[in-house]
Amino acid sequence: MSTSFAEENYLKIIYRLSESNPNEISTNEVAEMIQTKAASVSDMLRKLSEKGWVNYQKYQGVRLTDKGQKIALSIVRKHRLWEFFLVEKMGFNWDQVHDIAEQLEHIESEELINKLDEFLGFPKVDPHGDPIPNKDGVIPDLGYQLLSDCKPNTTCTLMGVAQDSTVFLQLVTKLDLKLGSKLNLIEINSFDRSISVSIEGQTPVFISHEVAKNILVKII
Amino acid sequence: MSTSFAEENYLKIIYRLSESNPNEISTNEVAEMIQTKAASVSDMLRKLSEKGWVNYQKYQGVRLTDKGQKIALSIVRKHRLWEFFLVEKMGFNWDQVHDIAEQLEHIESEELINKLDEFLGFPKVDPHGDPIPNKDGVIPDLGYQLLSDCKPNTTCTLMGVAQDSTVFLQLVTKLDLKLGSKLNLIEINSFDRSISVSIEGQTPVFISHEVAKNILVKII
DNA sequence: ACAAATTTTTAGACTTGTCTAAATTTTTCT
DNA sequence: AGAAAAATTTAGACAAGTCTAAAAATTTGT
Ligand SMILES: [Mn+2]
Ligand SMILES: [Mn+2]
Ligand SMILES: [Mn+2]
Ligand SMILES: [Mn+2]
Repeated sequence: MSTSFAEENYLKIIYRLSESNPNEISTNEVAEMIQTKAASVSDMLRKLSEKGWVNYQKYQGVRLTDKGQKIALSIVRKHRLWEFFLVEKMGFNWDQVHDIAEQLEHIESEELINKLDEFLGFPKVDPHGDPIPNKDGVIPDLGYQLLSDCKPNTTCTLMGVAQDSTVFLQLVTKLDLKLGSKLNLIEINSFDRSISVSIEGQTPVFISHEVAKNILVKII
Repeated sequence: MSTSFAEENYLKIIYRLSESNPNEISTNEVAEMIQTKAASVSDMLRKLSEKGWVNYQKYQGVRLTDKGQKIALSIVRKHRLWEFFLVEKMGFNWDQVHDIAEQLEHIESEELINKLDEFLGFPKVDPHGDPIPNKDGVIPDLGYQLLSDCKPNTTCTLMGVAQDSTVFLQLVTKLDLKLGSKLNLIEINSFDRSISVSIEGQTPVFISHEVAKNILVKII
């Protein structure tokens, strides 16, 4: 069965929300992520359910079925491979590629995406450190954790970001954070949950909790 | 003003039809090319006209305005650059790329297409010999003519094809015709307008008028 | 010139996906 | 438990783009 752009976007969003929430996803969460009204989401969830791509009980939230998960993973795979292509081959910066990839992820050609994967050298992660599902939908487990979940006195390496929006990535860049940066978490300031971090041994800077919970690190 | 996929497809088709017909394009011609009903075309022409992209008088056919032509050329540019990319970088055959390019031509990013152009080395023609408009919409005039318009005893080189459909290209390949083939037009058979052609000096073969009028050649 | 054939347009319906406003269900709070 | 608040669904409308059937305009043929 073929999928419309709208359906693909819903499945992808439900998948992304499920990554950080093992339970049912609520209508409102989807609405906020997809930038639409809850009424529209209710309607679409009913349709996705009829197609067998989600399990959905009125008022009880939604979950992907195996079929739905498979579709979602193929969209995520395309999105991340195209982002890698845009940065590595087209020379874009990491904060410029998400919106273009939002369009490219809907191009329908299994053969193209596999050839692209090969052309790019089968990359494991996209320019934001997010894992790229392989042809069979298997995602390499990278074992990263959120900077906001680390304890004081932790040393870690910045491995990725949990958001690709231009505003967020430009702020991260302004803070002089990049993939591979060595971070030393000095302390967590209880007042606002901001954290003091030394980047590459420099004098510590403040990073808001909002930012920290979108930074993926590997503890050394 | 932004353009929908449907609008872009209409503008592109009107442009393509105008290439071989300097007069107004009829509703039915558009309908046949775009695989839709004449009623739908009428409706869309009215809308395109309101947006200032075509000149359209009821019952009198349609023409692109300068604005419309500019949009059409940008779609054609994207289509042909992506086709080149698919053949040269992804390793597809020339008969496999048209349908994928039909999707890719709607990706909206001026910056991407210019970077792609550069990445590909500013190609002048696509894999089917069709000229690629440059950034400013200027098309190199290649001075090709249709094989069906040649006189007997002409020697020429196959420079392109006037159609990208898979069925057509596979037939052309089966006939052992490729870009660059040296052709010697022996005679035109008046009964069915088929032509006898020697390819690369081989024993002559028959080529139907239908095929010949989709083959672009340069006379030597 | 004028009837017949052909082309084109209009009218009305349908699908997808969205919205607002109102109704319903669930959750929270006393 | 029961009221109030919050979340969710339903109802009805709308826009884009398509379709069929019918009407209107144009072209063709004698
Ligand atoms: Mn992204
Ligand atoms: Mn990404
Ligand atoms: Mn093509
Ligand atoms: Mn082509």
